[in-house]
Amino acid sequence: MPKRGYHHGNLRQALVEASLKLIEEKGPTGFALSEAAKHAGVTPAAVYRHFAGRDDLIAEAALQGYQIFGDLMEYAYEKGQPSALASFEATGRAYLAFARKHPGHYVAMFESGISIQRTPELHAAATRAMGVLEQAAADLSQHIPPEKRPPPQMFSAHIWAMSHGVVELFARGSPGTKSPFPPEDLLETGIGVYLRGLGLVAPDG
Amino acid sequence: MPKRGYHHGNLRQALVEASLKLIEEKGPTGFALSEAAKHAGVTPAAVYRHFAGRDDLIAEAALQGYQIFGDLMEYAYEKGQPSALASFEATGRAYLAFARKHPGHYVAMFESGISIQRTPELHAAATRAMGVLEQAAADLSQHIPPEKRPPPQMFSAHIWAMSHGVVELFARGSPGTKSPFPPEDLLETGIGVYLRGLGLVAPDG
DNA sequence: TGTACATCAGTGAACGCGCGTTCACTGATGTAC
DNA sequence: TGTACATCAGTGAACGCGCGTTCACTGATGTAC
Repeated sequence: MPKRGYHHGNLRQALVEASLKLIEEKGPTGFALSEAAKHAGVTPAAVYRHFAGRDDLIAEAALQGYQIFGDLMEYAYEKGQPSALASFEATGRAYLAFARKHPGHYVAMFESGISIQRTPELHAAATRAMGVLEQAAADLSQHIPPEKRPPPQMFSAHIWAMSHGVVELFARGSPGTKSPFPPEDLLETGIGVYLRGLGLVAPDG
Repeated sequence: MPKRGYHHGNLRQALVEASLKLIEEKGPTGFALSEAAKHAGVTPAAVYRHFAGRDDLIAEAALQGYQIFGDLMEYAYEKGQPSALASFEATGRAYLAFARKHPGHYVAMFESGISIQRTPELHAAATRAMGVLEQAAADLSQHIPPEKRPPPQMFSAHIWAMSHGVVELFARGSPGTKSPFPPEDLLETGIGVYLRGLGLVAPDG
């Protein structure tokens, strides 16, 4: 940690990382710019050399989150290829894995109230990430007879909703909400049942 | 509105209602006790005649939410009887309907960080409400052959997760997240697909 | 019906706190000569 | 290799703000006689 000296060296990224940790611990609104500065070993005013303000700092954390998330989703998608089903399942799993591994990013992205329209860069990163899930859904919908095929955005929305719900309700220290099942199992079986409902996996238990 | 005079008349409930409105507008952390007091036409200090403090006020809002929610769920359940399927679907729909009709309560309950264990009263109200969904799931699981029957808590958790996800992502002013489908449709079809996956509704599109 | 008094809901001023943000500054670094 | 200087990252003190909470108080209400 080359943090000594008057100049920090890599303060910008150090601030983002301190923020992520704080956002993870205290939620998006419990997060304070001053505290992030303190964690980085620096005066609050120093933050303004690198960010326009508090919101800008959160937005950067969210942006980095969407980038990591997009990479993970793409990786999962490709790993499942050429099977549309395997790709789809893998992206669903990647969603939860991301939320667990990068809780600070997750909160900055989905609970901080930061608008995705804030910057073109943020918008692009978010669109790319969600696009992978939609692509996986579109691939998969090819295997459903056209006349009973629901719009692919619809079931990507379903999977997204279920994943998000599992994360929010069962994978984090939510208001006393405990489930007797690990979130991973919950999501895995939930998606399984759902895909069976679409006629995409074998109908046996 | 009999709000004139030195004494308010029904300040306690007026404060809860002002809080609900503010929580709905500004989120659980944007909410300020002082502002709720102002909306009720009263000094911040007056709040302490009725509540122990800020958190206590939020907890009361959440409690009333769980009570309304529980009533709605019970009503939906009973309305669907004697069909286990109709009851189950109705409770799922009631979840979304509640979130839309009582956004302040919803946020106080699920996003404020208030612990359900805070008071026995709150715990009881929450348990009753969620118990209806679990009951509906248990009824429904009777119709699945025992050897391939998943635990009822599991699919009540699935439905809860999907409902919650739909609400959070598509039914409220979330970060630029718009879906081309109304949340009601999204949830309705999502649950439909899911139930088909359990072999509980006819497998045609 | 009228007066004295207890109750207690709401007042208003004050507090300490942490926040985001600003500003003129200082001192470390790297470059030009 | 050594000196002068421009750059600019970080300082530290200060600001105004709104917050939750406290306190001694005041004045409306309802009850006892």
